[in-house]
Amino acid sequence: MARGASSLTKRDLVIVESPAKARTVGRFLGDKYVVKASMGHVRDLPTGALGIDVENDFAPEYVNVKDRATLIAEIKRAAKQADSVYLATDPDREGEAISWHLVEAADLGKVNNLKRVVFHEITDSAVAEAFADPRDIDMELVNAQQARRLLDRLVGFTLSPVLWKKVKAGLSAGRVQSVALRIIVDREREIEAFKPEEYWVISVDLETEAGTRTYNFNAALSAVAGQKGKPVVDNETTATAIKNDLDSASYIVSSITRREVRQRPRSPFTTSTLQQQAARSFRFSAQRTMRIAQDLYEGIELGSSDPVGLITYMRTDSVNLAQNALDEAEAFIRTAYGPEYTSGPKRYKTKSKSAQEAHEAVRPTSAENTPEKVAPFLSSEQLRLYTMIWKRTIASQMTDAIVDNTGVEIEATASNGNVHTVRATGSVIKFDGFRKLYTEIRDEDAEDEDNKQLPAMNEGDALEKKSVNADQKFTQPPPRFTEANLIRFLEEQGIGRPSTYASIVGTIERRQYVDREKTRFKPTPLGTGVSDFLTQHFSNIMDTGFTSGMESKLDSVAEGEQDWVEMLREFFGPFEKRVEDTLANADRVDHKTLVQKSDEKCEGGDNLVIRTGRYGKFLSCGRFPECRVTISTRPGARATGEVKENWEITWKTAMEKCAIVHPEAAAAVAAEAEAKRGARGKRRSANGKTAGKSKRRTKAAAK
DNA sequence: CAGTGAGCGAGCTTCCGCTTGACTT
Repeated sequence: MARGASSLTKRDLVIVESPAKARTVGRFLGDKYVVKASMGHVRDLPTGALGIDVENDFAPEYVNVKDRATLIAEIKRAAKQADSVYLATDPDREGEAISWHLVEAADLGKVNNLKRVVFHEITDSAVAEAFADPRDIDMELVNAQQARRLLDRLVGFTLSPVLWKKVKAGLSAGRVQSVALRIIVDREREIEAFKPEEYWVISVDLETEAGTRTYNFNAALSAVAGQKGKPVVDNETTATAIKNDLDSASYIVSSITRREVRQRPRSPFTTSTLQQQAARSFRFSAQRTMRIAQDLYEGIELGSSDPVGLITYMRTDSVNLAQNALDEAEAFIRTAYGPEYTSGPKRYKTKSKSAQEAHEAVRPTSAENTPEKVAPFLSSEQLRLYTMIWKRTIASQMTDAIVDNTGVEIEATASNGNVHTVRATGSVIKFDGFRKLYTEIRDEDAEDEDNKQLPAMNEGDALEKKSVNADQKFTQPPPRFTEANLIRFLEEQGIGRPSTYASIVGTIERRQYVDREKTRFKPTPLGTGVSDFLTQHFSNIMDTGFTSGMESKLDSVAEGEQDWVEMLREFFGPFEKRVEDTLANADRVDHKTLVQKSDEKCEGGDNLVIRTGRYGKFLSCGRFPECRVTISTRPGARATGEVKENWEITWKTAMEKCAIVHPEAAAAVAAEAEAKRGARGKRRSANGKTAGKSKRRTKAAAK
């Protein structure tokens, strides 16, 4: 290797956040630079304690992140051998803070030429420009990050213990997870309160002749005689009357309207839209999508070459594309599809206000790496995700599709003189534009307007009725959230970040606040209890606007308009009071309301409840400890039909312990409890302290 | 080892956001 060379010539040190980025940037800069990756934050608050001296202006106690000790030492050493050190971490709040922590942790303050450089895209020119224009660390931006970090710690480490005391030990609360939970609980309430309403969908199948052929098409009821506006048909009597009218009616085309509509391509992917679309198209979890994207980002060996990063960074909130990517896409479209499919670069704007836009959109690193070309080197899941990213990126630069929408109003004059209106719509794609390459599955809740063509008709044409359809329907409650829907909602509210979307769900599932029914979230009784408790006592934190309020304050801190310690003080003073008040006055949440009932009943007539122990879920009687029935089959598994052969026997044996039906079982239970109490009492009086220890030992041995 | 387990004796638990490996089961 170039060992001799590096010890002779001094090499400047550059620090970025990710190793893959370090490789690329290293290639651009050449061998006069050594590029290292910080691998995210290197210092943070301690894990086992608050680490904030609230009384002393919220002074934080930072410690080096475990597993980063050798890295920090390496950076220290490399800095000593360098003339200049460039801090090239991401151009956002967290990136600025990482740079500052690096200085503190690796003693970089002593370095003569310490420079902060930022670039928003990893291209040769962007990196060169950044290095030509270095600056100092922006302490106001760092302070905004510290305020964010400390506020999250204060909220999490103060609220969680309130839950331990008032609800159940080991629970957690936080600025992000608790709002996510509340959204799911609120939706469940909406569903429970929903009252379905009846409505009728009425349409007519019509026929017309054009030339030698006959054409059939469908027209929906659009106006009812004597009603204004959209038709309201909410009962069978009205529906039947209209159906009878339409059955006897004659049909004349009264007007035809044509409208040209442009369909715009969708913007390039951000983390959140990528996760949503991968969920819709492939049913990938957010976590799976991110794992695959990480592989594509880090690099794939294409044939005999060195690994090539196929996509840009996958944790981003930006829809922006680098200039060279725009140029390359335009050139590619021109040759592959023809000049009429491009009309110059299309730029998109982020909708979310909290976006920090430190990176580009998720895009292929080269338009030339078509899915066909890279297919032999990718696994099937990699290829699916890559193809979607490639197509959506290229399509985002293609021309709009032009669609001709036709609406035909048809007067239906019934034999009794009633005149209703039915309407047929059709759309014809005149120019496909981006649709030549990419159309995607829409939201499952939205109706899809497919490409229906209507036959040629003229005003005054008489049409023949084939049949009339009247279908009774009921309005549906809003659907439960899927993972993708939840992520979209959180992003819209500015809650959570690209690097955390996939794990938010994991947190509230791990705490057993929510369950999944198929792929949708349903709150557990525990989750509902926690959400209700927090909403009652800490309504400000449980509000979806809490984070956006925090963000605008952080912006003022970053602009130097507000002192970060002052900001924390303003928040924490009233919050702490609220906590003290709640601890002193709030009732403890009744444990009975927190258990999940199953569909099964105990022999004594009480509901069997689902509990979770060290070994997973099990059923037990709701009247524990009085009744000691337990069954170790999972209720979920049983519901899907995966019943053990000997279920009947298992069930019977279990029920013999029912104290309500079997008095001898009750007696045995009582005797056992008495024996235990005696033993425990004896041990306790002999040596109070070892009792607890021995219990822990058995717990460890059981594992 | 058989067939548990279930937060009231003590001490533990907990946050959000940034980023990848890996003592071996």
